Amino acid sequence: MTHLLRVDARENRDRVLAAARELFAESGLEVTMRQIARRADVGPATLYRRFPTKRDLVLKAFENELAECGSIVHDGAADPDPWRGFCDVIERILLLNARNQGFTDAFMSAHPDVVDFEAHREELGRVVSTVIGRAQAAGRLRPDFGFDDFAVLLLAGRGLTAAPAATRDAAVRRFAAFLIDGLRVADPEPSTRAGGAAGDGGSGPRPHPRS
Amino acid sequence: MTHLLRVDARENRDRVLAAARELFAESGLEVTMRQIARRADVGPATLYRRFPTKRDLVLKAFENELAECGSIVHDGAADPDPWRGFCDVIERILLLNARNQGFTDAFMSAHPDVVDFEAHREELGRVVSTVIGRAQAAGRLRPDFGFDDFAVLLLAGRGLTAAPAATRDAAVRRFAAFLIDGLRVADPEPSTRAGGAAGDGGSGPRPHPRS
DNA sequence: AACGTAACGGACGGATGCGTCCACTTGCCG
DNA sequence: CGGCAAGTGGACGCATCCGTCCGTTACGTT
Repeated sequence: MTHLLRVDARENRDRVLAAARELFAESGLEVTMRQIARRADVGPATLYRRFPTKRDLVLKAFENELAECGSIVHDGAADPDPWRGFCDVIERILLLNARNQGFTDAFMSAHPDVVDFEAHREELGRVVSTVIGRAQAAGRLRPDFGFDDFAVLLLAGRGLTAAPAATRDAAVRRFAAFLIDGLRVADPEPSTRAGGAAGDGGSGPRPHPRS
Repeated sequence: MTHLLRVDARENRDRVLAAARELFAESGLEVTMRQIARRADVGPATLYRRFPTKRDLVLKAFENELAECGSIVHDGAADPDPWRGFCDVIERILLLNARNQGFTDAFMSAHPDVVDFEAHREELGRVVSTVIGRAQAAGRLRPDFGFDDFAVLLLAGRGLTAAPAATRDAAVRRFAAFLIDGLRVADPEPSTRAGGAAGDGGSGPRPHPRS
């Protein structure tokens, strides 16, 4: 297919993409084109001929991640157990975002001037909505959880890119597990077992009372 | 006190601080000194005389926020109801972080070259640990929740600064409520009421099983 | 009212990122 | 094996930010 490129050109192109993926994942979309070229051991002109704009480079570099996003939500929607499907989507999406700062930036449009995944966001959003609906219909996910809440979760996951890489995956999984625990339908046995003093700071409606 | 400044100087200094607070909150610590000077309608030299380095400006601009951080955790530690204290700390800290991108950057050392709140982080961390311990001793907070988990929560909260300002506070409060629900000790009635198919993706230990 | 000085803003030199142009190299095909 | 077009890296002009210097303004004092 892409044999239309001369072998040396193809090799350089691959090195550029590899360098871009590394740098985007580590440091987000802010890395300069020069930095990428340097890491790929290539001149700026080479980089710009293959990818005239940063947008082009970003799109190509995150092809895989976009595809995986699609797999994640479609797997979730196809899972025979709606609740498990929902949980897997949450955990896998959070992991994906936490591992790749650049992809999260791109997907969340942190740099709208560079690239905007609007179309993909919308497409995936639709599927996620069905995942949510299924889990709620099965009576496992709290009914007041909306798609907006899911978006907020993604934003939260974005912050996890800053966690130390060594322990990040474990931390993200714990975080996801905490959240999922809070998203289950409350056990049928409500209230009771109150603790100490009562009283609410009065800071607006809550999905669940604290006590 | 600060009557040592000429009145025009004092006025300019106040405008600079106001502009810095606005811009830091909106856009994080990356804003340039020039941008701040422009917003304050002041020349660069004026800005640099009052605050020779960006670090100086950041420290002064976030004095209030640091103090509020202190209040939050100390209030939490002093609350007669340990669980309510813990919940309030979570919610108030998340709100503070979500409202002020720059403060979160500074507190999390996102730009260590500019400023590092290491000392404050450590000091506040100690108090937070007691808040956690009290809530656990009262049997309300799951015992496997550690200080590291709290740090991860803060990182997550950082991502919420990107939420649309209009609905951000409400979104953060919902998010906090979900989390808190997941952090309560599990109700004494365990398992039962299983849903659909079983089976775990096998992605490591979890605080709680999903079903 | 006049003066001395604190305070001001514009302008400067240096550094860096940007995207493009160009003379040289090199893979490929006849 | 020789020629040409594709491919390359360095250099260029432009823009922005940086921190500092300096001539001018205007506050506060005598």
